Amino acid sequence: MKDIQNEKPARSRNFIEEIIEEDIREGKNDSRVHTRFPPEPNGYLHIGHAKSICLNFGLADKYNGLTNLRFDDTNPVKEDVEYVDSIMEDVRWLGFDWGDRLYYASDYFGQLYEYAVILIKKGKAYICDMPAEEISATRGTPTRPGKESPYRNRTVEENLDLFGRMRAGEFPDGTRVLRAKIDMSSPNMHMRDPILYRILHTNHHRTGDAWCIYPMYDFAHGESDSIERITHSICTLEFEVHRPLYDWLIREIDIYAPRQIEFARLNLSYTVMSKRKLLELVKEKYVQGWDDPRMPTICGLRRRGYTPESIRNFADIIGVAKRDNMIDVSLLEFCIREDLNKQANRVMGVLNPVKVIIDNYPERQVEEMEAAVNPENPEAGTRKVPFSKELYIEREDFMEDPPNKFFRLAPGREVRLRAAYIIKCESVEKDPVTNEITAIHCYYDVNTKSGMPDSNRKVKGTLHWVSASHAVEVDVRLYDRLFVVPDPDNAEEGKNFKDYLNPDSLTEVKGYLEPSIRDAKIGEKYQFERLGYFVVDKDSKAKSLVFNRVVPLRDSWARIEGQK
RNA sequence: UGUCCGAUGGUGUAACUGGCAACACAUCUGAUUCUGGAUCAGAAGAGUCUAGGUUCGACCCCUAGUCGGACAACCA
Repeated sequence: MKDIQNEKPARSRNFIEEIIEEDIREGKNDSRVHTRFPPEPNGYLHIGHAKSICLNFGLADKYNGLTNLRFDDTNPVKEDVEYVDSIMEDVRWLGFDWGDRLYYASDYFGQLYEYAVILIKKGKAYICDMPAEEISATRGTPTRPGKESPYRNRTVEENLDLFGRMRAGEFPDGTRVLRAKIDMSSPNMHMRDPILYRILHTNHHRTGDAWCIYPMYDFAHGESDSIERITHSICTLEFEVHRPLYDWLIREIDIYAPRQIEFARLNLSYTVMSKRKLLELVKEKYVQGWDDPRMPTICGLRRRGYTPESIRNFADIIGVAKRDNMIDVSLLEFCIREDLNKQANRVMGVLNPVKVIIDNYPERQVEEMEAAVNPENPEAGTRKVPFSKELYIEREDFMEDPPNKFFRLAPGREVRLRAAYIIKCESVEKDPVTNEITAIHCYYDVNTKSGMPDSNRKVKGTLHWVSASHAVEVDVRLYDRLFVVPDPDNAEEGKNFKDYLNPDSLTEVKGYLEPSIRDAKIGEKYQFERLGYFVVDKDSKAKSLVFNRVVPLRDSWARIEGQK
């Protein structure tokens, strides 16, 4: 039988998939696909890492392969278990499983040491006694060749002896390094006798004080991939120039060679993505922590109310290529709206209330109105919303002197109250001093209750509302983009990214919600009808709920308004 | 004045590997709607960085430029 789904063209392959498929076709590595996600545990993961995670795990999944999680923990002075834990939590939360393949570069310190010895014995590596500044100074520049170290031609015996004594802890930090002996005049800076090992008398989060010399990333990374028999080492563009070094190392040590493929990292508008800058925002308290809902970190997005599905879908949509890119946040927002529109239960709540009094509604009467929990998902059923004489509606939903495009409440005009009656505005009460509207008087049409025949009457606007005496007061945090410019990394002369922070990225207000919200649990997402999607924040207490706005609904009225 | 990489609508990614450019987001119209949401239908928007060349035919191959990015931590 023909597979009907094949009728519709499959999503075209990205360049990495093409490479992998070619390798499979040619039977490389017995057509095996094995990738890895190799974070350094020195910070929290962000949406850029999510792209890489989805890519690596996604590729393995697509080609029936495997993906390892490996911590590149070769620099104990910067790394910490706090980060290890958060990284694992985030990868898992995103929906990926590394099975029993959790590794650490530090697992390989013994093996790596042996590899170094091999290089020394082959005369391909030597101990250099120059201080850091001198090594740097003799490295040359991209356009000018470097100078050879005076220690470059030590004998194999001497190098072996010195390396052993480095390891034994005989020398203080910074006094000696192991360097590869390649070519000080190579046009590729990374080939100018790169440092392989340095002395660091620092406790390592896993190996404790077993080592006082640690391999450099360039030495550890490719070899770790080799040890794990990774078939395709997917990494970002900046490592492209390192590849010749990795190839050299692998060839000289004579071990299994993975294939490295570089792709362009993700850039998102109106935010920053570098760990250093993110750390700065946290340390200098511009945000409240790594999981501040304004942060592009995975934990920040999670707290903001993003779902793993929406992020995975985002990673899929943006694609993979080699050219530098800047993705518009509106695409991320599209992804979460699309997901939450289908998932989130609806609830009515007013954030900027103004009182509505239904003059012809019986004084003490309360009706339980029936409303769909989620119109996009009939199976979710209905909920009861209490209706009474005094209500709150959104202050912006009323205008005394409206333009004709305004479909909401105004003197003499009719609107529908969602899931309730059609009401007509009769008069307005104002504060004599401030002239602010304090109450709107309306009449309701008894025959227009939802479901009744007369309720089919056409009215232009439908408003959300909440019964004043039944409203549950909650705290609401309205988030906006963290920066006011699309590309804060690209600061003009004399400024830095922090000069572009959005002072209004967080606004805290009270919200008045329908009573059904009382059962809300931390992490649950709701659509506040006509307002946006909100998630219950972990700061919530039993009697005081705190909501984070994930993203507002698309608002074409605001767009019309904005055009003026 | 080095090496490596890249260049397709506003943004991102495609184009069956040479047959006159598609999809998504954003934008705009209209329909529909008890969310100015969602949904549905449609429109506009690039002739593929430039100049040569190969070819019946080039986004795709070649040459030379232009522009952009990465690389000079004992960071990863």
